[in-house]
Amino acid sequence: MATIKEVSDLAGVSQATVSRVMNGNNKVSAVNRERVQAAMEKLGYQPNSFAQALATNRSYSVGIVVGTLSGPFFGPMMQSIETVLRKHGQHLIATSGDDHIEQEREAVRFLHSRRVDAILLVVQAMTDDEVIELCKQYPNIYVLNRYVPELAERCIYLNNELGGYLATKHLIDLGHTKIASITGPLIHLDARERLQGYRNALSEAGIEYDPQLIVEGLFQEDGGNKAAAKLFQRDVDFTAVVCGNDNIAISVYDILSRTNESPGERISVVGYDDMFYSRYLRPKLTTIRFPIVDMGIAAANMVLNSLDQDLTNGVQLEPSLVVRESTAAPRS
Amino acid sequence: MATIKEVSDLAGVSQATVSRVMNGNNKVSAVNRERVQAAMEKLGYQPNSFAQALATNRSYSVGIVVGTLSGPFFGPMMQSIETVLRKHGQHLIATSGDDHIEQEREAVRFLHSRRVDAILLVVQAMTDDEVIELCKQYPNIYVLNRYVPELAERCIYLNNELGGYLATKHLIDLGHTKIASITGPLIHLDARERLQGYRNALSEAGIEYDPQLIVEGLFQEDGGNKAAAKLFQRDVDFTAVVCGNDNIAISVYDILSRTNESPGERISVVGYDDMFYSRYLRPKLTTIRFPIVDMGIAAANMVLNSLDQDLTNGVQLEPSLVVRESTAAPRS
DNA sequence: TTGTACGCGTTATCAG
DNA sequence: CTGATAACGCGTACAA
Repeated sequence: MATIKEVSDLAGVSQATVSRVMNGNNKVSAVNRERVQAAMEKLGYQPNSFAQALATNRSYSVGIVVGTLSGPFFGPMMQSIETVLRKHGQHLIATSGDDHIEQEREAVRFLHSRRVDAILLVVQAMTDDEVIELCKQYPNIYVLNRYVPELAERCIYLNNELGGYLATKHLIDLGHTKIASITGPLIHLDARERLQGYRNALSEAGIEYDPQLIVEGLFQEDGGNKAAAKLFQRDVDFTAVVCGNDNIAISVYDILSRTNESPGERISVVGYDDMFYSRYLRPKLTTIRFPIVDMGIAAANMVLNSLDQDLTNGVQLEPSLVVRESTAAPRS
Repeated sequence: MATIKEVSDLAGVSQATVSRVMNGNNKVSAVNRERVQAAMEKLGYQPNSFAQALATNRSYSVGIVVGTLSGPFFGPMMQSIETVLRKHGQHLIATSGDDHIEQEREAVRFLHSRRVDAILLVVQAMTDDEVIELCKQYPNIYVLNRYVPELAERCIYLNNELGGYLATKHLIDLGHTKIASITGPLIHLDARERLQGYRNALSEAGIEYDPQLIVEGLFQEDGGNKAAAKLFQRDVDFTAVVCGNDNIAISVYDILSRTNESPGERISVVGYDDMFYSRYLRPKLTTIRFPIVDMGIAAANMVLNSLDQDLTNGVQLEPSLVVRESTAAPRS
């Protein structure tokens, strides 16, 4: 591996000049610039990023800690983050907290010892307070897919309320009035906001909110199944279900299939997130699109900006309705 | 950020002693060791990994370049790689080639300039020759999910032939004799091997191979759809389909649904890969399980081993059959 | 067992 | 515009 010294020797200039050429410093004569470039080319020179990092105290890398790397959510997000970052000479170091608080903390420490320029946090296991604490301890932490009021300017999050509203409004527009909702775990702000959007749409249409029509889905793998079952066992009448996410919608699909029914017939179903596998569902799922890729891009840009001028602003992204086949006008 | 010097000052010893304590060197008196540890604790000392890397010429990080970070495949794989690696103090730097050869090459260069200890290659866009060339150029490259004969000892790959065999054998055992197959793109070795497994099973059962029953699926998003359509338009009789992957199986699901049929009735369907979303298909897909997580673990261990003693051996993993609902005995 | 001092490959300051 | 030279933080022979 060639070093800057070998390049400077070959080019017959000082290391300083080589360094200047690398960093696009203008104050180098054209002759020397070309000599240096030729030498670099010949030696296949690649600057040692550790030496650079040591000298500049910047690592040109950003760390991301996610709850879990698997699952359909993080792939696309990391993809877009990495693409933007790399275009600007930054690298992405990926760590996973395995959805355990302690491991998430440890991941942050780890990244910090790697002197990353910034840390992206995409975690659920920690409480808001713990996130806040972490942000105090280490600078340049950004929070994705989560809104922490005290950290508003470092959060990139979805307007979940709007999504809940859009989903419900769509059903109302189709003529539904008896609309149930299976929410995600309500200890998560997202889930509460989505529910609030549902309520907003109802109230806007003058439809009364009925707690009987609400069920809370829990965390576990089959949390959605249990919640959906509960709803259908209740003695309430409804013609549509707004789901807290696509997985819950799948649970509803399953329940309907047991009676040989299909979503969009007696019961309309709306999902939330538009996970890529949702298109494999039949009938195709009407759902709320979560702009995952945009969120990644926004995060990457926020990091990039904060490295120059250290002002940042939180970013709120907007979900949108994707109408497919699982919703239709109620049968009269 | 505290440095080794501040620690040594506080502890009243030399930097060398602090360094020794960090690196578990025995030749430090118990007294000093404790003093140093106390000082480190008090200062919240974290070694600067760049300085370490510069001094030792080792980075304690491994890079991975994947064709694309999105898609259901890489999440679980990276998850397992990262978990193993981190346990051994190594970090994972993730880069994506966006399925373009040039970007994949560039990613390798990038990682190399980061002085990663090893590079994991999970790419499809490059040809074997290009991969070989790269391995010559840079040492410590490992190839995942791909078998390159010349690079056998650095490959971690699946026994695809066995998978094809298992899928087909399962159908034969159920009583099928007219078994079609929609393969993946046959320029990929995987696809050819899977097809070969299909042939082996047929021949073992004394069933003649009929080219009319074979269709090649292509790359594009709808490649599977087109291939499936082609098969069903042909004037051939069959009661089961072995698919080159789960996506192709989904295409078959779709075609059957157009005539209000369901897999496992007139036509049985077997997938390949057992992508996690396959469980959301209804009826649930019978498929070949690809041990993604194991592959990640094997890769991480291979890297770890090669860093100590630089001997490595290729690893072949075995797929297994997962019987669910999309296969049944043929109707008589 | 401990400390001194040099080297790792860059950047950046300061004279020239 | 260019070249010495001092950091940057740590590991490690070598000497004590």
